[in-house]
Amino acid sequence: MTTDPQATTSGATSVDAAATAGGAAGVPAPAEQLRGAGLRVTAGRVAVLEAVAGVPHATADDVVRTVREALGSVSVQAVYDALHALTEARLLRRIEPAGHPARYERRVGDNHHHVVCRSCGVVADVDCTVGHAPCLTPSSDHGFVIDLAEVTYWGLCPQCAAARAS
Amino acid sequence: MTTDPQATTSGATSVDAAATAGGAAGVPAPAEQLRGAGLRVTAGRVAVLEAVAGVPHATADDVVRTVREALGSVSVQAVYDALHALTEARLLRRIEPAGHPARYERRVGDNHHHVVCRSCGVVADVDCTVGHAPCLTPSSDHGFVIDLAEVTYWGLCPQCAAARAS
DNA sequence: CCGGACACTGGAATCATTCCAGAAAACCCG
DNA sequence: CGGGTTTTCTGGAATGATTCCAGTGTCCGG
Repeated sequence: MTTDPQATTSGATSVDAAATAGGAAGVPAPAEQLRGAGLRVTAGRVAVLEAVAGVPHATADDVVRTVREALGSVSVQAVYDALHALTEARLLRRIEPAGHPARYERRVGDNHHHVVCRSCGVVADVDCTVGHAPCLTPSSDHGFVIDLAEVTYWGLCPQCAAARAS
Repeated sequence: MTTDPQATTSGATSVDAAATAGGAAGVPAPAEQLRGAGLRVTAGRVAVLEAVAGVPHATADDVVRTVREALGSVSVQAVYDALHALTEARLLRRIEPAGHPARYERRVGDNHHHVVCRSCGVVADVDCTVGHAPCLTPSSDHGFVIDLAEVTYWGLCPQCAAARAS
């Protein structure tokens, strides 16, 4: 069973279809992105990229499941490997909320932050409207060479808050 | 060789002895704190509290080792249990830097933040001088009920930065 | 000083993630 | 279009921090 279902020639496969359908204006097609980042284009990586695009703040497990639906089968390591490579290449951003498995998102380059639900672990984006990242310059840095300031908001998502209120 | 570096007064059941010796100004004696929080006073808990006081941003493992030096032997679970209870009672604060084991600190109640070294994982405190925690009120909260905003700075500690520069 | 609640022990289990070695692709080159 | 090399994928086992469990021991109110 080495027949490859994703014909290489025709771009009519979900790859480009998603670029139009997924309608993420501005975000180029997966294959393009991979190539542009100097990474090899493999079915797995494309599928991982699409999975993260389709499931906003996907966990590695979400990605594994989504990719399996798309390709039939993938090893867990292939997914971790792809996620790692894509994160390294700045095509994905990794979020690691304490106590919850890591999540990945496609929004990269801007310094936005996240709200994490203490109960179910769901994550949502938060744009830091306070102009120029005020917290980015701590008073005393203890000699540390700081390269990133991340802000995480903790609380309850609408669902969990409602469930708790009743 | 179990010579205690922080020579407490005498062999008197370190519990109360430490209250005087360890005596960090402002912070009440361990036993007092426990009682005040409605927790039972046990040798283990007192030792855990002192361990965290002695090792600024101690990991659970640090605490286990320190407590074993003080008491002779403790089960790992007793330590985790104590850390959990103390954190619950707000006598300790837990810090969980992504990718590194959790750390505990005694500074509670004020909203200060942390710098984490990407290389060795060491943590240092950072007081948010930007007055009134500007990031605390995100623009859109997506309906989340937010109860805490934490800021984490990532970078390299002086040692690791120096090691890398050479 | 007694009893019931709570804490501790030791061992096994969990979960996300990583390591490993071999097989299978993907790309560069002619 | 067909090697050859490099990178990626597979499957299985390992890691490391933390938690679960059942039984035993300890603390503290009366």
